[in-house]
Amino acid sequence: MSVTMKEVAERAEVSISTVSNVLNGYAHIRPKTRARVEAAIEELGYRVNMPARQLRIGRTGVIGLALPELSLAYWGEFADSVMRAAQSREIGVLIEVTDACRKRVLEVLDSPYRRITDGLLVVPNGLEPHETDLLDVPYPLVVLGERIFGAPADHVTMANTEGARAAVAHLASRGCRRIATLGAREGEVMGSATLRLRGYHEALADAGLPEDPDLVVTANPWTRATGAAAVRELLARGIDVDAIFAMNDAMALGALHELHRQGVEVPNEVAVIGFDDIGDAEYYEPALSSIAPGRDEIAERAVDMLLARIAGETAEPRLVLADYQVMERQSTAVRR
Amino acid sequence: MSVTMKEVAERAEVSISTVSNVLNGYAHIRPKTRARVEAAIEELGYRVNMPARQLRIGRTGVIGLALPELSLAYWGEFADSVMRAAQSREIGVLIEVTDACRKRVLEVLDSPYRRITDGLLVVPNGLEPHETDLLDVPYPLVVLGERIFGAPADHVTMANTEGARAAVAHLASRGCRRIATLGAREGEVMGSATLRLRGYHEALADAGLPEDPDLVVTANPWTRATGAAAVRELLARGIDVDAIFAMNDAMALGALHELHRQGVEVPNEVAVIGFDDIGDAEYYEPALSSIAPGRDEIAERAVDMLLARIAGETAEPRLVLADYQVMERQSTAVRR
DNA sequence: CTGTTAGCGCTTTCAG
DNA sequence: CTGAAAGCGCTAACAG
Repeated sequence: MSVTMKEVAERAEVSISTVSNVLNGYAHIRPKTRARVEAAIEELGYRVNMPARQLRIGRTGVIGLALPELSLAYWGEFADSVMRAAQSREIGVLIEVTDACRKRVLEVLDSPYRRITDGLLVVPNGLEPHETDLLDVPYPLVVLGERIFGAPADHVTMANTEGARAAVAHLASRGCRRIATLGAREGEVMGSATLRLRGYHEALADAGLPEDPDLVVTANPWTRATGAAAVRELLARGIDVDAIFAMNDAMALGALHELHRQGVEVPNEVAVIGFDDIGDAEYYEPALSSIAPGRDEIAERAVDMLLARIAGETAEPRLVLADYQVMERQSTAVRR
Repeated sequence: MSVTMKEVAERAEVSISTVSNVLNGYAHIRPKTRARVEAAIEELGYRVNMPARQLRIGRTGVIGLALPELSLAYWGEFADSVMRAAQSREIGVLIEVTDACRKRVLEVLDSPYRRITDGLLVVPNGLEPHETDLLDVPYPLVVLGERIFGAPADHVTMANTEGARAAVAHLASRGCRRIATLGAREGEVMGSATLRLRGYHEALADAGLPEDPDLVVTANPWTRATGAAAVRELLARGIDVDAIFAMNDAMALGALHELHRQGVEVPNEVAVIGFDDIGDAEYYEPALSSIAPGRDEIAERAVDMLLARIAGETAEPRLVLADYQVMERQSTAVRR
């Protein structure tokens, strides 16, 4: 068994509580005593027993992060941002992946690990938007990602509609008039797809471009493969297109790939813009324009809000909307 | 405060230990008693208090995973594999990122979180190969990644040398004769760079190709940016090259990008192969050939070995070498 | 088959 | 300024 506080206390010839006080930075301790204790800790290589402390304190210093998967670039990068935000605040992160599947999300919300995390950051993809009551849990929770109206929890989200609108406006400003979008989802009510699609429609209206249902292509999930398939469908049906707004960068990569395979030149024949601004985007061929959704900002705000709740803050649930930015690259550098 | 076992016991009109027995699947319990207890648990929405159980049991059911970063595709995918392996064995994963920096690795090895994890999976990038004694820790440990000779712990690694050798052999078999490699590191002794470089040299010898120091390009860290820079250097110095073996896919992507920017045609003028076989590889332009290092196998073996150690297994430290596979794609489909 | 009991290692009043 | 003592919620002998 490993070293306990009792042994440290014996070695330093003080009481257990004094050791505890030293460890927790209690102010009024004679320097000599403190030094003796610290020496003993050092010599014995003592580390606090977290479970014991937790049992006492009721806190673990660890938060949970539940997201769809780590193997998709955006989530990997997002998790990285969260890790760094957490690390700088000296808290640990227990990650669980849900595959954006309802069942797994429910499991995670109700998992025994919730007892060893002080709170949870959850990306509820897989839940229906009306299921807000499922998010009414007995522990601090911050919801990330698509907007769930009336969720009984803090919510940090990206500017889905506004970003999408800016992306499409950017295409329109480059002279594109037949702008397709990839990633619509049937039946979805208030998820990212719906919000981004709304931005798409708004931008068309702003630019005075006509709507055409043929230009709205369904894709689910949002992967390289479905992006490529969507383009394949568009081309197979002979639909006139001069630009594509893919609702995420993975689909955009699939689209670029398929366009190239079919000999369609990007950006001059078809311009392409994505959403997420993953790190790879500027290295694609051609470099992919995208919407940067403020990943670090989202991660930091989310962690801070969660910590505030854990610390006992009881204000009304808040909604934070991160800033977005249009990243213009070669894939939309149209010359006509 | 949340529901305790005591309350469940009172409600079910049994003793605390009976509740505990039910929860832990103790065999000899009268069905009626069990039913009463389960009903009480259900009604009260009881969940075990993990810290308390841990304090008693000495185990947490959580393992740590320390790796350089999550935002690089390979690590994101690898973490995903570990998560899934862990999930199917009903254990949690606490991730920490080290930035492949010595200081952070040491912190992680000695962090208080080690008390809430039953063991650690560590990618020790950042440590020098002679520092094996730093890995002599008082908890179950499995080392991942480059080979550290004589490490006092189990070790799961990919076939660095063999994979690199196969990659270069593949290029040679396509008729390439001036094969450059990107990612050498000065001063490194036994890391992935050294091992992959060794495979490169072996393959040249096998193919009867002459060595040329100009063809070995340094790059550190292994990112898109350094890959691009390495190619820039190669071209700027006017070095005759007809193929590139990038020591990972991130550098390969950077290389593809830079080659394209400079109007060099891949694969016909210069063939390119990477290492890692990340999910994006087949969507790059052109689709990137690569070495698949057996990611899932590594993750599963590592988790299993760690769990065995946690369960008290005391055999000599073992070394597991995962299988690799050459993934041939367009970027090496040379026609000459 | 079920209950009693003794801690696991730590923090936190409360005395001294 | 330091120590004694009372648990946090749970499990694991051991009795009954």
